[in-house]
Amino acid sequence: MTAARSRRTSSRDDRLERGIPEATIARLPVYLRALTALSERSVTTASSEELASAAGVNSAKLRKDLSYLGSYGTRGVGYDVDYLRYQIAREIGLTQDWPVVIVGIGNLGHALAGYSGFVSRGFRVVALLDVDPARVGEEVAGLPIRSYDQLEEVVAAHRVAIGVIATPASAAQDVCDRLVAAGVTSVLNFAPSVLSVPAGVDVRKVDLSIEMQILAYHEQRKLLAADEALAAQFAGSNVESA
Amino acid sequence: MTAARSRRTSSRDDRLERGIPEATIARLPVYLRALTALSERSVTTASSEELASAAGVNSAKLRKDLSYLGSYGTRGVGYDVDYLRYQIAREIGLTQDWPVVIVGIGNLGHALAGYSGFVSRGFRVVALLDVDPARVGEEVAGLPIRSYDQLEEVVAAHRVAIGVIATPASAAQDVCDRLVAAGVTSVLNFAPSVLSVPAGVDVRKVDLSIEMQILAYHEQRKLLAADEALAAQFAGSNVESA
DNA sequence: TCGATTTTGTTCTCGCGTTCACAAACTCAT
DNA sequence: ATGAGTTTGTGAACGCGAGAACAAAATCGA
Repeated sequence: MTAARSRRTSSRDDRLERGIPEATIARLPVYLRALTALSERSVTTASSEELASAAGVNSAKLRKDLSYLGSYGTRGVGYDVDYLRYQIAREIGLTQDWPVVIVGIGNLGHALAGYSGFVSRGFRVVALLDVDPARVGEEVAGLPIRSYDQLEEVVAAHRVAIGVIATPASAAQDVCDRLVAAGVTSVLNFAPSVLSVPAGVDVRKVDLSIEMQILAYHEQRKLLAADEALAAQFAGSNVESA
Repeated sequence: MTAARSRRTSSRDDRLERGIPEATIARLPVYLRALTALSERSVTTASSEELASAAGVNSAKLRKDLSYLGSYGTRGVGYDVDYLRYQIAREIGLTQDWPVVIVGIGNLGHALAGYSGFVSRGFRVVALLDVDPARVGEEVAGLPIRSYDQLEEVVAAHRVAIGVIATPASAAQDVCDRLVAAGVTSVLNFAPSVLSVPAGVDVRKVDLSIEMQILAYHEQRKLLAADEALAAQFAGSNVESA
């Protein structure tokens, strides 16, 4: 049996064991979204070219990414939209239900609690926690805000593996420590701070202002380039500047 | 003069002309934040090691990143916190004021409008726009919600270069087109859709649910690994499984 | 059945980014 | 002034990911 498997050049099992490149993982959700959109438009089959353009990447990259999951396409035809969609969802783990807690129900926490993109992808917000006693009891997106003290209780009761931190930076590390101690092994951090966690715990950071700053940099370069073009124009009609 | 410059191995000018690697640009805001934190704790000097740990990267990478900006450290000593902070801010373009419009004032737009991380970094929200007539006039974070129809007017009046899209996916491309037509050259897109823009316009995307999905993938792998470990235990006390 | 056509899956090459390792440059104590 | 100790800035090696290009596999018409 092992011999029969090893005779083939590269089985799906081989790839899964080796693990899928991070860069590919990061794009799978994008493909998933594109496939969902196609499915909603009753498209049953799509070529790598069509899919790639819907996802905003080039087709070679898309094919390579999909090849890490296995051989789900048909040469000469393309990919079955619903089938591929299911396979990607399964690969990412979206075919199961992920209970999630959100800590820090300020403006951002509020927005996250009501974000439809979570629910529609197998994420289930099981609790909203906040330190502010004045807010406890208030209902947000159909869920009551509960006390920060109940963190351990909630995590244990729902077997929460993923925690979302939407507190100010000053509280983030404390919240993170408590989440991890309670059993959370993945943290999505919206607070602008660097979290330190023990090995085996994943942290991903989303920083709203960093992206903006990156845009500012490029914007500044555009202004600079425009200035230089203008300066060159003047220099041309003059002696070379000292 | 040109000869004198070319004699030196690599001047700051050379690097700026070549441009700074994207990966480095993306980290500069993180360094900036770390420096600000240090400055607030009245730390005047920091080594690459200290800075790196505060920023959550390794020190070699940090030194190389900073070297793209110029030679702002002192060997044997480290970096002057405030000086370096200013240099990075200037490099990114945060020493100037960037007017910004936010389109789509739902939960997320609301959170963005009130996000302190923008204001404190030279971004100034000059207008909030929404299509819903019922919401127009409502005040959010000290600014009135204005009609979507006023988009062109607002962009022109404030010379807005950066637009933020926080609408549902279905509206995003339309909003983007209008922003670009009105003169915006950088777009920060929070809607889960792929935007197409003419050359010269920068788009960055922030997708709240993608990060969550990446966590789910890793979380699933952890479960899988645990299962396998368990299975191996059983297999050991038994005949090798078929 | 066979050839033409389409489209996938994969190999190969190239470039970018990360990391190591060290020389250069600075401080400080003596 | 000099040597010991630090810490930066950078050259070089390495590994990963992107993209081009092609072989393999499927469909379809004759």
